[in-house]
Amino acid sequence: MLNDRKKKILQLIIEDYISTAEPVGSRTIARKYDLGLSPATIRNEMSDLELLGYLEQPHTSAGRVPSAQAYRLYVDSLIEPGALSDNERALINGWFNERRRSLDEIFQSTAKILSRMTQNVSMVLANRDAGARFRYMKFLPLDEHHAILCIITDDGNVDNCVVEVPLGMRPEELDYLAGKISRLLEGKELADISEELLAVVHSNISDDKLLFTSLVHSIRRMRNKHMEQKVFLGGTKQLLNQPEFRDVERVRNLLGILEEERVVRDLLKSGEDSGLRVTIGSENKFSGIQDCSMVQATYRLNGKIVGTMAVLGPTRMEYGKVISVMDYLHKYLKTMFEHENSK
Amino acid sequence: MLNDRKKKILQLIIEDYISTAEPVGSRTIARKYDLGLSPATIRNEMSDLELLGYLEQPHTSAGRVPSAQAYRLYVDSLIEPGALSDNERALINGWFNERRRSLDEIFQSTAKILSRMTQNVSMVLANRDAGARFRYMKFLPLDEHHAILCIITDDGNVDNCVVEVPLGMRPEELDYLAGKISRLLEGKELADISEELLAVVHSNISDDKLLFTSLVHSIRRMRNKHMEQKVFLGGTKQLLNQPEFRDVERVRNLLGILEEERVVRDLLKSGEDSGLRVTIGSENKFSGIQDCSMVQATYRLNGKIVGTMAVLGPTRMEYGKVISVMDYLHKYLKTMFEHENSK
DNA sequence: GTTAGCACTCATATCATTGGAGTGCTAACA
DNA sequence: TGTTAGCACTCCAATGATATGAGTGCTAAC
Repeated sequence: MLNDRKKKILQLIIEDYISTAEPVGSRTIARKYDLGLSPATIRNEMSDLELLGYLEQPHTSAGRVPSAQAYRLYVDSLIEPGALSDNERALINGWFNERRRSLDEIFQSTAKILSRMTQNVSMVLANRDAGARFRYMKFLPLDEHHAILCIITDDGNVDNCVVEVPLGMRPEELDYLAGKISRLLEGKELADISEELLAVVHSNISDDKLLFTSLVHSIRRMRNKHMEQKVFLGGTKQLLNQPEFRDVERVRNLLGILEEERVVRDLLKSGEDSGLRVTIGSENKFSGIQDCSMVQATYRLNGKIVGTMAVLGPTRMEYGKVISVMDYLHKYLKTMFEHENSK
Repeated sequence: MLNDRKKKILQLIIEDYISTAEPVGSRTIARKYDLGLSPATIRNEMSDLELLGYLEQPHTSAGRVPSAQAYRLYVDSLIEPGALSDNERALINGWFNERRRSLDEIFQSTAKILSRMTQNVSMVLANRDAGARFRYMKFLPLDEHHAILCIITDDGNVDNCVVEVPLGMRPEELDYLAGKISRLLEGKELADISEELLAVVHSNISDDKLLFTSLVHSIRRMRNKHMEQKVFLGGTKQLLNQPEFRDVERVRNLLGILEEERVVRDLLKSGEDSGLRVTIGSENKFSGIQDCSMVQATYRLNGKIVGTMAVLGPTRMEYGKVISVMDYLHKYLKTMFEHENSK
């Protein structure tokens, strides 16, 4: 459909525009890149490319700007993935090693790195459950009325909350109770702890209403907390570095959207199925970011979706670099999770 | 020094400027507020106020703008504190009740409310220790090599981390060990758990190097985690609503500063002693925010500093409202902490 | 002490002019 | 037939001149 020369020229225009954010003229291309062609020839080609819908002119006497269609072609077939430089890899590794205690911090780091490397806003959606299974629970006495309920999952995570216990209940009784419930729930995925199962738990400690209520409440809360999909944002400040966001109004718009965690969650969930997805401009369903592009990658562990990361920025985005960085992070996270899981 | 009329006029100018962000002219004052004075008279007074250093003119034919000195006078003696409206109080209560599980979430809510109510950036510095005392510790077995070490403090908080245990150590042994160490550390404030004390712990379990190492490491980490001062930011986006931040460059500057947690921490710590502190413009020691004002309040529990909250914004700030909101939040947090402590 | 009147200042808005970057088209060339 | 030089044309952006109006300072009268 497009001959090689047209493709080459289109690619150069796109890349030039990506790096300068200025409409690209025929002269620029002729001068900057040694194609052995005169501006006039390039002009003719550009004219064709415009007719074909790949280029747009902001106004008659300006250069040309790639259309969404052009970016689409670029991402699909012109782009050269290009590995990260040693330098960049070292940078990423360094940032990751800074602190990586909890899962949350890993996701937070991911968001941070993603935004720093790409100079754009990053979003990370973490599915916390990741198939964690109930191992056992235990009460840690606090005072006469309260105890701390600890729930241990098989990935070594502990969750705790304060529950009310009947006055005068002895530690041994609590231990007995915990053991009983533990046997009931052991090995279940947190997500699978259903209302029915909780009802069974109920029938086992029917002797105390109050305790059961706060107990069930706690378990349910923990389950929810575990299942909760947490959103991590990175580099919202980076927006201001992009010339398309010189206008405060646009920044405010986008930040307003990003502030709504619910919206971000929906945004990320909508592209969760495919491994790597690039959504360009109006391809985007969500109003408010239809002049933006989004690169999104979903990572899995044993077939289960662990999380989704995305970079959101102007359509004029360094797609190649973004994809490379994501790819690297993807691998990094994978080994990290596998290691985590095996220990 | 200033007669009542001058004070009144100055106050009106300041308040008009605070609400409009436009230089205030004599005509405006005469028209908007019924002082029974002609513009000419007001003009004369304004001229005096300028000579006295309370007003400034951006340029000859513009109105006048309050100087830092004027804001200082305003805050110190002109301002009328003014309680919050029922509406506003209800709004705050609603936001607080949304979710208030952990301490962190309370602080996060505080930051959010503070920024929403004042349309400015808010910062909350939380001293997590807050005098928490060690109550006891407990091992929860995980697998042959690992156990979860739980440390319970007397305010009902639990911290946990995975530690390595010698292969084959039985639960009873772990319990015995935990009990022994617990008795050593019981009642100590986390901040007071010194190296010497840890050394005593060491001598008590000298039979296992590996366990001790990871144990001490964990305790130390928890202690640090507890003592860690965490910073919560709110409403960085609100900045964009302020006309003085119409310029992207200024936004970037300020956000750059706020991004450095270390800097924010220093900023907040510097005003921790006084209860309520208002720093106006160049009174501020930190470069980069010398065209901003900051209202800061430190709250204590039993004499100990629990945290510090602050609102940062342009010198043209609704000081009265900011102070009222802080006051209300202050009381709110106080009862919340006292309740927390007594349970 | 207060105020009306008036000249003066100066930022901002408006409009016309110009320069230059870029295009499209045509005709000549290989 | 594809490529290129040349040229007229378009139109944005920068420049400068002009007008507008908000606001002041000063003076003189009340």
